[in-house]
Amino acid sequence: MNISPLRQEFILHFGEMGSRWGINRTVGQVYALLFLADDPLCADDIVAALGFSRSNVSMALKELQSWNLVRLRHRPDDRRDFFATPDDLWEIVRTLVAERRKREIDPTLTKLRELAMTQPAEGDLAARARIDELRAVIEQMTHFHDELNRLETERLVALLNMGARLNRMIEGAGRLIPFRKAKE
Amino acid sequence: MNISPLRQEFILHFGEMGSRWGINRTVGQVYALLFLADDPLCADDIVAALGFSRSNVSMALKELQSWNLVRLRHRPDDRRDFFATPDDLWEIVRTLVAERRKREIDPTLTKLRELAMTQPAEGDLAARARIDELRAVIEQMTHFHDELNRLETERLVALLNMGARLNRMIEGAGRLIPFRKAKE
DNA sequence: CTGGTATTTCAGAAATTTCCGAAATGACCG
DNA sequence: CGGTCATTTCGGAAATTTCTGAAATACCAG
Repeated sequence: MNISPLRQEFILHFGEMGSRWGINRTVGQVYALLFLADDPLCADDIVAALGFSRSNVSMALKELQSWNLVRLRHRPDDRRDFFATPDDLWEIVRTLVAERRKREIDPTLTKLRELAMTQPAEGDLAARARIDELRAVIEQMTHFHDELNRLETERLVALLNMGARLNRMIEGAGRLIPFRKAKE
Repeated sequence: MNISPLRQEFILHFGEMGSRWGINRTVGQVYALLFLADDPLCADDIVAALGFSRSNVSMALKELQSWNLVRLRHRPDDRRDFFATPDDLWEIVRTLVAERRKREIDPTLTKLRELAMTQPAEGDLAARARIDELRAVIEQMTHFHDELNRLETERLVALLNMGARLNRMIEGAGRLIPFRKAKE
């Protein structure tokens, strides 16, 4: 135990939000604790801080590792595992988006491509067209995400900061190279 | 029952993905059914098609309405409610993003702003700075999302299609108006 | 009002997820 | 080898979520 009120409130909030983010309370709280920690923590630090069982913390850490949200650290002459979150918030954002895409989008894209391979039955022509349309939209977004991922963080932030200029910029680009049609 | 294999597979997939998307199997399947349906369906059509209980379907429809993912339709001389998904996929994407932001981001942003108002204790200076940094990053992204939302769909699609030109374009804009620093 | 139909609410059953303590595993050291 | 420490696995308890059938509500037509 022994956590300041500021940290306490932050950690409890992350625990509550956990279910909306597709993780559970324990995982959310462990992540929040690590996120604010001044130094890497070991499993028992987390047990002491949050009061979960040792095994629950172990599971939570495994889950966070599967999300690539925590980094493993070691100290000399100490064989315990210590955990920390990346310092760079943009790296965290990239990871979150990438992992959510992997879990929430990619399987569906695979399925849609699979369905697009089959010969549609008589009454399925409209449904099939709708599936194809959905596949095209998702592909368009994932390709854009790939593009964004290729940008250095400085450029990414520049894009985010573009605000109202964005509109004019697209217009400008559109003049140079005509818009493609929406349905690829 | 009586659903073609194509629809069947699509619907079952949406049911399975439901839990990853923060909805349940019933809601996922009902949405998938409506998404592919050639015409609006009433609750009993859905019961007949998917075999869920009437009350479960009622709950699922209520949930989908709370997400703004379905539209209510009526037929003359028929007081039953019929449901359909919007034809425009980009409208669906906008709705999904907006609703997820409302549920997953906005409450946290509110909490972070709240925490940013308090006076940090002695040992909380670093934690407080980290919270502020997180708030700033989220605000940057939500402002960008607001900007994207303001774009007509044609422009939005043009941006998504920009591909590798994106990088050069940011560079170009950067020359005209210098990059802002990442930490606002 | 009465009867018929559409929809929602609700209590509890069923299923799933979360969580713990105990036992097992593994890694290191003398 | 044993012994110690860190971590993981596992069975089942506890909590939560999902789902159903029955009852309640709402709405309309006559």
